[in-house]
Amino acid sequence: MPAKISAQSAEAPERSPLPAGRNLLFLREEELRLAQDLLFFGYRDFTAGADEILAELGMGRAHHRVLHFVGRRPGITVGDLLGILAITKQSLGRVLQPMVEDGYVTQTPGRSDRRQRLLTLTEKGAALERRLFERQRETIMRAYREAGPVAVEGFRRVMRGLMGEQATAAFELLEGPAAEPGTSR
Amino acid sequence: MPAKISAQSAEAPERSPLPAGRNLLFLREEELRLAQDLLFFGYRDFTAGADEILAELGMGRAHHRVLHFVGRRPGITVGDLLGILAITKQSLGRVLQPMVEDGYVTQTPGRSDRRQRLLTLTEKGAALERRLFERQRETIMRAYREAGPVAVEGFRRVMRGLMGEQATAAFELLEGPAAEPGTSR
DNA sequence: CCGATGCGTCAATGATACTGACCCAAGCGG
DNA sequence: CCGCTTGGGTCAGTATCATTGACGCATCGG
Repeated sequence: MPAKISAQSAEAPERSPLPAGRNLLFLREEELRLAQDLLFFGYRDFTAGADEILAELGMGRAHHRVLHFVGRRPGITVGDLLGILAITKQSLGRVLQPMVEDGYVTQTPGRSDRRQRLLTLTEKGAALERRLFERQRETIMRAYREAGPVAVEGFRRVMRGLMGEQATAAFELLEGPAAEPGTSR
Repeated sequence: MPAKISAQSAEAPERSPLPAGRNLLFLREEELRLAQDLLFFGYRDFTAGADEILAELGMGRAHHRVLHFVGRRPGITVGDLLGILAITKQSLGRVLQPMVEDGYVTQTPGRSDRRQRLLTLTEKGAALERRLFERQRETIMRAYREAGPVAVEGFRRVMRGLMGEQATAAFELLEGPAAEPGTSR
């Protein structure tokens, strides 16, 4: 509700003057602890808006993830989705099943492999995903705009660097070419 | 299991050439969805290492947060910690109590207000926090080093922008002056 | 035809979080 | 000194998200 955010660049006072040697000041312990704080607060508030909407519908973050990734890769297989989310079949099933029953997601047998259940958002599902996206969009857009394009590029580079191999693979599968269903793993 | 990481800088191809008008390309929907992905994967892997250590000790992320923030602000009051974590007394109690019993954290009555229980890490607690930090340090340090100082600054600016007011306040209280115990709220 | 694969499902467990109510001890104003 | 407020703890009940391990079924593929 309130008002001013004022991203005061409080300029770190550069306390201990002797780090490694070069300009590696940004690798000092204090700087790394700052990163921990930023990730904690930032991630929490990033998800907060969508969480409110989800709560009204009796859903949780897990539902949002399904909507998000199925929306991003219509026709994705259950296996690929599991690979992206890195959770167990159980956990996904508990969330996915009701979403199918409630008409947010459809399962259609794969044409080349009929064992597969290709997942796609229904109109209802796409609408909810849209609504959740719009909410987070505001948060990200504000942060991006205030920070500027150079900062955004830096943000991306750092976030990518945080990912391990498994996530990097999933990420590249996602952002990459419109993978033909059943590609991964 | 896996092997090669190869952080191939796949350089976004800049698909649709006509955004808003200026150089606001980075605010397009696709770019914002990319941010969602990055935050999801990045945050997950950022916490993954510490989670493993915690699991061995029968603890969870909540315990880590307590260790982290108490370590950052020795002598913090329970109320201030609650404000930072933004959880209920119940949730904190369930985690904090065992940590006191197991000798990770000490509670000492405030000298000016004896109702307060000022929280401080014991040596044991500090050691564990240290261990957890070292694990995350590797992850962050790698990401920071690969990305470079400019990117790091951008990362910080964006993450700060993601925070809401409540988090911003807590954040500034944390990073700011060595607040005299009992300042906030 | 038989083994591997894709998917669903049963049962049990644990961590994290919530709400609302209530209690105790200490601070504080009158 | 008497209330009221505040800092903190606690009880009871509930919900989400995640886990492990085993099993069933249909389909693929050599």
